[in-house]
Formats: sequence, C-alpha cells, structure tokens
Amino acid sequence: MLSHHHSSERRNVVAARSGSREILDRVGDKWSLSVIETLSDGALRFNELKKLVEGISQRMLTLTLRHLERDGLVTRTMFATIPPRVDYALTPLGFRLLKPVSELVDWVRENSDEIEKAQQSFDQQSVPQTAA
Amino acid sequence: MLSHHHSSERRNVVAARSGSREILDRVGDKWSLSVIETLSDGALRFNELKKLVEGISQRMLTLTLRHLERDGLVTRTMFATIPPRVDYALTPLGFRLLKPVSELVDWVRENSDEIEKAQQSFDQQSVPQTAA
DNA sequence: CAGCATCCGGCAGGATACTG
DNA sequence: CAGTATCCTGCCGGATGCTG
Repeated sequence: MLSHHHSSERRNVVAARSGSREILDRVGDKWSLSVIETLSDGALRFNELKKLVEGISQRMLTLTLRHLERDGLVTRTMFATIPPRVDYALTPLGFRLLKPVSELVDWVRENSDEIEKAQQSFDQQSVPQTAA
Repeated sequence: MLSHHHSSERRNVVAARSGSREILDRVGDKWSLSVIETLSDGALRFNELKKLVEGISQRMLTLTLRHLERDGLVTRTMFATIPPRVDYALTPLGFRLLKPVSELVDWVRENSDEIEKAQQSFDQQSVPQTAA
C-alpha cells in the first residue's frame, strides 16, 4: 500500500497519516514533555515531581502520569508503607523517547533567537497603524 | 548560568526552563505539524493545503499558517491576480525544523506497536471488574 | 480563490476540598 | 504522602455566512 500512481496524490498520505497527530496525543499536552524530561535523571516520588515540574497542579500531575503510564513510558511503583510512597520512573521505552524529544527541544532552544526575531518583524509589519 | 552546586537542585532547571513548553507553543497545536510536513514537498496554495491536510477547517488553516508565518517557519507569497493566488512555503528555518520533527514522528511510528500493547495491558489491569 | 467575522460546544486544565 | 472528586473557566477549534 501507499503506492501512488502519479505524482499528485502522494503528499499528505505522509502528513495526515504518518502520525503527527499521534505524537501530540502522546506528548503534546501541556505537561508530558516536562515530566518526561524531569524523570530523565532517575526515579522520583509524586511530590518531588510536583515540586520539580514547576507550576503543575497535582491533578494535572496525576493525569499526566496516568497517561504516560498507560502509554508504557513511565512505571509506577508503590510501597505499602505508612505514609505511602510511590516512585515514578521512565521505562526503557520512555528513555528511548528522550532522544528524539531532546533533539527537538535542543533545536527550539538553538533557534529561539531566530524565531523571536521573526515574530518581532512580523508583529511590526502587521500593526503599522500609527506611524509608517 | 545553569551551574548547580550540589546534586539536588539541578533537575527541572532542564525540564521546566529548557523549553518543552516553547516547542508545544510552536508546533504543539492540532495542525502545525501536519501543515509543516505537507509543505515539505514544496510550496502550495491555500486550497491545495486545505485538501491535503485532511480534516482541517479553513479557519484553522488560516490561523495555523499565520502562526507559522509569525514564527518564521512559513512564507506567504501573494500574487495580485484575479482570482488571487497565495503560495505558502517553508522557510529555511522551517525546513531545518523538519529534521528533528521527522525523527520524532518516525520514532512514534516505529514504536506505536509497543505503545498500543502497553495501553491494552494497562486498560485490562485497570478494569478487572467482571472477571478476575 | 483566499480569506475574515461570528457564534458556539467541548474539553483541557486550574482551584479547592476531602480521603486511605 | 499520594492521591480522588467536584466545580468552574478559558480557549481551541468546528460550522456557517459574508467579502475583495
């Protein structure tokens, strides 16, 4: 399949089908990437994560962790102590995801200057009202 | 900066600050990645894009393109013909973004099986109500 | 053809209060 | 400590109708 006849129909077979959507369904929410990166140094407990992923609510942390756990990117380990203790850690799959993700993060960081410059010049040309 | 003293404070300096959020602000919305990928083959007109990025509304296409244009990832070229014609194309910056993005897309595609398996086993263990 | 304006529903996600 | 439960809000994004 995917074999195309002439040249016109090929394009978004890639775009729409190849899963840009699936990525975002996975790590495209507000917190997943931050959590994954924070766990790259090793296992952490719930409240440790909550402190480190600054700004996250415990509701969102719970939901994010559940989601990542469901996707097989994070393990959840409970200790039946009192008070209870729960460790979260990246799975091998989660660790492997770290590489392409880091490269994307690095790319954005390296190019953020150029992006900001583009934004500024765009914003200027869009609002040339008062003075030309 | 970023120099840390002892080992405890380093972690999410990376995660929260390094821009996982900035990425998603840029390409983390519903359509940006699809549009970028679709433009990787070359310039396209508005309605061509609309057809190729299947499922997108023209409102969202407009907004997405404006956003990408503002970020310097896409150029917009108007031809003052009747009827008007507008071409959209990736900038060099947009093209360079394609590489890390593609790797992430590829990673997800290559690992989607494992992810789906993880999801299924997670869903089973979470709902063991009727039969154990 | 390539859009902008408007209206509108759903849901991501924050705040808060309560539990084992 | 590590969550759940509930309420509430913004805003993302779809549908529709109108223009140069």
